[in-house]
This record gives sequence, C-alpha cells and structure tokens, in this order.
Amino acid sequence: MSQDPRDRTPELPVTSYALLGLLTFGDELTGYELKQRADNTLRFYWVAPAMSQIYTELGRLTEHGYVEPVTTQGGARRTTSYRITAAGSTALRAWIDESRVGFPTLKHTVLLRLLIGHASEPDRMRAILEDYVAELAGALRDLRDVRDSLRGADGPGEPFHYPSVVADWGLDYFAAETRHTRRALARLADVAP
Amino acid sequence: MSQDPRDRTPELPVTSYALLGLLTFGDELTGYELKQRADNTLRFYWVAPAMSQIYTELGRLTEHGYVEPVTTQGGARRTTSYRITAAGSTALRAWIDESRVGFPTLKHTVLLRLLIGHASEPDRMRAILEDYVAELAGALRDLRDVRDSLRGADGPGEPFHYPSVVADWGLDYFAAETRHTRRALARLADVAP
DNA sequence: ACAGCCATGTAACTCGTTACATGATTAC
DNA sequence: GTAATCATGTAACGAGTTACATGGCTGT
Repeated sequence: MSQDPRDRTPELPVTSYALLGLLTFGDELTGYELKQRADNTLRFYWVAPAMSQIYTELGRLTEHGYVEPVTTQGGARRTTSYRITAAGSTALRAWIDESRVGFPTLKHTVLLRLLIGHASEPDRMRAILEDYVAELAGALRDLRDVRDSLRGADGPGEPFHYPSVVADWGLDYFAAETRHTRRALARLADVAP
Repeated sequence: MSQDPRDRTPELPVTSYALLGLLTFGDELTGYELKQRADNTLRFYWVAPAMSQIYTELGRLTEHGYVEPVTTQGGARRTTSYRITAAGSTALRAWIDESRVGFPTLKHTVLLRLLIGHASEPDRMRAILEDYVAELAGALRDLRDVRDSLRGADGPGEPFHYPSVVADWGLDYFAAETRHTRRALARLADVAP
C-alpha cells in the first residue's frame, strides 16, 4: 500500500496551508489580523483556529521558509507581520495541485442529536431545530456582509473572484440548510401537532 | 464567566454519546459491529471513528456504567457485545436535553482550495470540482441504500423515524451540494470557456 | 482611570489518528 | 490452503483546545 505519491504525509497540516493561503491576497498580516481573517471567512469552510494555534502555525511556516516575519518597532510595542515568500507560493501551489482533496467532513451537532431523537422528546428536537434556524440566519447575515465587502474586485480574473464564488456557495449552503431544517420541522409536526 | 450550567465540561466526548446513541436501537453490538454502524450512518453527520477509538470509548462508557459488556465464549473465540444500561439512557437523555448544541462544523476540503484558487490554475479547480461531483454521487448512492433499509419502520413513532428524517436531510444535503458545485463550475467556465 | 481591543506567547491536556500486533472464523 | 472478514487491543504521535500570563495602545 501507499504507492500513490499523493498518499505521502504532507509536510504541513492543512490549517497551515489555509493560513498560508490567507497571505496570498497581497498584504502582510500579524497573527492577530490573521485570526480576524480566519474568523471572517475560513470559519465557514474550515475552522476558526485558536490564537495560540495561529502562532504555532506561523512558527512552523517560518521554519519552512514559507513566510517571512517583518518585525516593526512601533514605540515600546513590537509587532510582527508575516509575508509569504516565493518558496511559500510554490509550496502552496504544490499542495493545491498534488495533495489528495478527500471528502469534506461534517460535524453536524444538530443532525447527530436528531438521529437519536427517540432518546428524548419531540419538543426538545423541535427546540433544537428552531434554534438552529435562528443561528443559520445569523451566519447568513455575517456571510452576506463578507460577500458584499468583496464587491468591486470579484469579477473573473480579479483578486476576489474565487473568494466571491466561495462566498456565494456559502450563502447557497446556508439557505439550503435552512430549508432542510424547516422540512425536518414539518415532518416532526406530523407526529405531534 | 461560565455561569451557564450548560458550559460545564460534559463528562464525555461527543463521540462517546454518539456511540452510546447507536446502542439505543435495541440490539447489543460488538466494537466491530459498532464500527460498521458508524460507517453506515454516523460518518455522514459526524465521524467514522477508527476501530481503536471505538474500543477506547467503549472502555470509557463501561467505566461510567453507561454500557454493560456481555462476553460470549464462542469456542476458542471470545467476543464482547455491549448493551446500554439504564444509567446510560439517563445520561444520553441528559446530554441531548442539556448540552450546548453549538453550530455544525464543516471541514470543506474543496471550498478551502477554491477559496485560494488564484494560487493555482482554473483547470485544476475545475478538476477538483468535477471529482467532487463524482464523489457526491457515490455518497448519494450509499445514503440512499441506508435510507431504503429503514423503510417499514420509518413512520412517526416507529423506531427508525428519526433516522429516516436524518437520512432524507442527508439526501437533500448532498443533492444541494451537487447543485452548488455545478454552479461554481459554471462560474469558472465564464472565465475561460 | 478604566475598559476594551491589540498583540504575543507557553503549558497542560484531550481527542482522534496511524501503525503495530495478534489471532479466530468463514468462504472459496 | 489461503484470503477475506471478524474481533480486540496497545503505543506513539499530532492537531488543536483551554487556561494562563503578559503588556501596550485607544477611546471615553
């Protein structure tokens, strides 16, 4: 087994490449800023890494020469921004082109509970589903803001084209999820109206 | 902080409750069988835990008295099945009713790459999306089989009612995901036909 | 003055994975 | 007889979390 060259363990964890990817949009970012970007976009499709992990990954990326720290002494305060290097771009490209993509993983806290709904009461299940609808509305709002912030540079060939395709996908995703939840609610209503 | 009683760390990891939940459908299962069930249904909405983890969780659940091992000596071979206890049912119910549900987590290997698509070539992105459509078709097939296997006991009040609601949700989910992928493909085609 | 944000890091810990190890039973 | 499946576990490790610790800057 393991003859497929794409089976070899990649040098870096995926989250490392995700953060590296966030540095390909032209600006140098501090760990703190990277966290904000991740919370803005990455959290919908990947994770919102803890601050501590961001610094860990930045250390790792630096060791590999994929990013370069740019330290600024602003008075008594030192901040370090990171810039992607040529080696970093190459590595990222290689990762996109050669790593095994695999199937997306869903940890659906709501569906997991619904699956064993018979272990509780229909009322509880309905409450969970209704809460979920409300949270989905929040996610939709947040993502819509992100999507709107991309306008102006979201055409084909423009810097935010791919992010805008992804954001629209995300909007469709949450809209679909809302429908699926409503549908489940309707079916539970059939049981006990 | 942490005044909300639901913020207290739950006694068990979620996967433990997930496996416990699989034992509420009436039968005693071995670790091996539990793995098969998990691969069948749980994998779509939660995870497909490794064998080794299943045994770990079963040990944990046994320690807590939430499951009872039933050892069978079948000739030279010993197998251990597990049965949920009354304490286990109570704990599961408490978990469903009181634990914080949170928002589902998506680790979308495809969208992550698409987000930074500008770091590679449109052709690569298209290939990734097309592969994904194919894999979705496979998932749909598998899930449809599962769903069909529930027929006969999937009405309101029947044992497999909740699982069937969840399975139908999953089918809708993958169908929607297929549409979203196609939509993204169409938008990439606008760039370079 | 004080809260809230900006900014960086370390330590302990847990979940979950892969690799390794072993052996019985069943189907061909 | 031998391959696949059934069955159970241990060990090493890695990714990612929470908790802890520190301190500068900004707005009111």
